[in-house]
Amino acid sequence: MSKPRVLYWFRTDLRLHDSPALKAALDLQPEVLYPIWCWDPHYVYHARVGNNRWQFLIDCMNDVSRSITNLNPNSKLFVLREPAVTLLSKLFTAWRITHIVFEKDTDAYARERDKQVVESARKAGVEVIVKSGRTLWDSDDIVKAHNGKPTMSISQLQSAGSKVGDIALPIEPPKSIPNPGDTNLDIKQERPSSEPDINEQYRDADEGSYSFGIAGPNGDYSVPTLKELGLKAATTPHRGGESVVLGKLHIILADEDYTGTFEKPKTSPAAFEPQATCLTSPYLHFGALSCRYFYHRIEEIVERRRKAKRPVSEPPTSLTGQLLFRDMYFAAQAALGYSFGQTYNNDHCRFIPWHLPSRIDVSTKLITGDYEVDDEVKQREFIRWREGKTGFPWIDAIMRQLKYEGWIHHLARHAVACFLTRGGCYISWERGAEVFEEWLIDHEAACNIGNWQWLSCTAFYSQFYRCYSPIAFGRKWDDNGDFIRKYVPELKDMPKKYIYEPHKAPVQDQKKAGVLIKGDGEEEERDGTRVYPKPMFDFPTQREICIQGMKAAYHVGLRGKSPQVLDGTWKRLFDDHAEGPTEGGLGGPGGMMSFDNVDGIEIRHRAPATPKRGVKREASDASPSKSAHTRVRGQSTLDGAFRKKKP
DNA sequence: CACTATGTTGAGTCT
DNA sequence: GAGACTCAACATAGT
Repeated sequence: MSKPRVLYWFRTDLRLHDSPALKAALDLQPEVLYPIWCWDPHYVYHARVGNNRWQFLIDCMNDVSRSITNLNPNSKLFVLREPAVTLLSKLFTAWRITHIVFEKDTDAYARERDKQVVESARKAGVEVIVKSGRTLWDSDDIVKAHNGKPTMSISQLQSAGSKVGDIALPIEPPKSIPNPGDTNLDIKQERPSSEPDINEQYRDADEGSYSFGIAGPNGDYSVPTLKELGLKAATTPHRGGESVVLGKLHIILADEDYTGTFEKPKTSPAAFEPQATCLTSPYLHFGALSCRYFYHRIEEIVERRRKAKRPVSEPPTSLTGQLLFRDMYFAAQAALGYSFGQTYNNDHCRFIPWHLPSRIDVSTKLITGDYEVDDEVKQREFIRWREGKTGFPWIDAIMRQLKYEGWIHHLARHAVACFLTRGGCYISWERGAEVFEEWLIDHEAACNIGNWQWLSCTAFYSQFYRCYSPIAFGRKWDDNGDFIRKYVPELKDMPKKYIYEPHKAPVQDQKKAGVLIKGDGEEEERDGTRVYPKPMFDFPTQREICIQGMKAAYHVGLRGKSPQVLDGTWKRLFDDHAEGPTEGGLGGPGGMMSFDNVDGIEIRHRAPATPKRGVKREASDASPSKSAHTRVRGQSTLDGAFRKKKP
């Protein structure tokens, strides 16, 4: 009997250490093994991927390719410029493949893609081997152990995990890699549609993912460069790769006090050079670091310290606790699929009438990636938040660090996420999640979505009255404002007294510091002096509006699958003057104002385009035209209900 | 059913 | 400067 001819399909498992899938491939004792990467249009065109994350991915691919070559000079990572769903069936024949092996991916999109690949393998008589390796436990096992429901708290995850069993011990990296077979290919390349290409903004030349043919510009299946892809140079200082992270980890683990007593809430979001946390998240995302390897290396140290009666930290705040949260979000996503990423049609999300709501395709019940501008003021606030020009230096420093470096501390993510949603702008968490998706080098769909739901008090968390101040929270960690001085350099000479609130500095202090505090962020310089904007709103006022809005939304108590959310009648339950696009009695699906964007769906209603801004917020002077809407509750009823249940 | 304790990561005031 | 307490208040698990 002839020996197996194996395709090892690398995806987000760009490592050789502790890879159950790679071990399974090598255990077949193949005659030939092709380590391949298929160029996926989802990543190139459809998902939001900034050039910093591209660079990090390319680093990881180059690193794993070098590691393969170190084990076998004839082999490397073969990058094929065609989507897996069209390429693989042709490859099965051309390279006489008997087995395809890959690591399980529970992301909603990846499940769809992999289902098609498995089907094409079945048709070709190719055996498929899929191994879980991305999480501590197989996320589908966790869901099963949790009765098919998403894990919504760390204790639920821990209890489900204990039912599934022990976290697998790490697997040694291979000592050798078989030869690849003949790599000549005489097949027709199918190029995917580039529509919609939402990453066009990152290119300054023609996109070259597919234009050089399957084997790339040199015909050698090389890892592409940013230049080949037409992408602008990355600005992040963080470099990817398995060997990079294993080196970093060696240093982290050598500090046993740090590793053994790590408590996430006590690490500073304002620390830079070095950062207060390990910065392992992007490596975990691309699979350059195995979470189980990381987990057991930490546990070794913690166990040793326990025996020696030295202090140790415990989940959820400890380092292993961070990995448990990651598994919690993965399992929640595994249970819910695409709907995990949106409020609409997701019963685990509370419905809150945020500004800038996502557009929804009623035929698929999915968000479209576009959104509705219910209020131009809110749109401007969103852009200013995104670009780091809110006039709140702490927020702006974080957003600029995110944009240029692609990584920000976990608590910094809290600060800006709270500010955009429930603790400042009252803008949809889905807008914020999209920006993070685009800019983070460690973007992990499950974790990003879950954390945005958490911070916006949409799911996982509900204590909306615990609100981060854009002034006090930063000051607690960094009184001198060194973090702001680095990332908002126009404020670098601002006196400490005013660094968090520069608009309060007298004009002579501003001049002395070489910066003028004025305007809305449009103007960057005047007469040779740098300009930094005034705050875009009064924070205490806006905080109060948000908390009242959250109270009202919680009291109404709708969820993403409530009939009123699905059909747009949710507006009847909200006062017209409640925060968000709440006017009228019938809106579009989800939080939308109108219902006119879906092909083939009858236009049932179009909300009045009256902007609410400028309308007095007192409920009593509602105009007669507005009171024509049928409302289940008036503001007075709601106010009564807000009082404490107990007198 | 009522009640209590707890939940990785708030802010402000007082001691 | 660290720690206790209060502010107003949500959801859930457990008793």
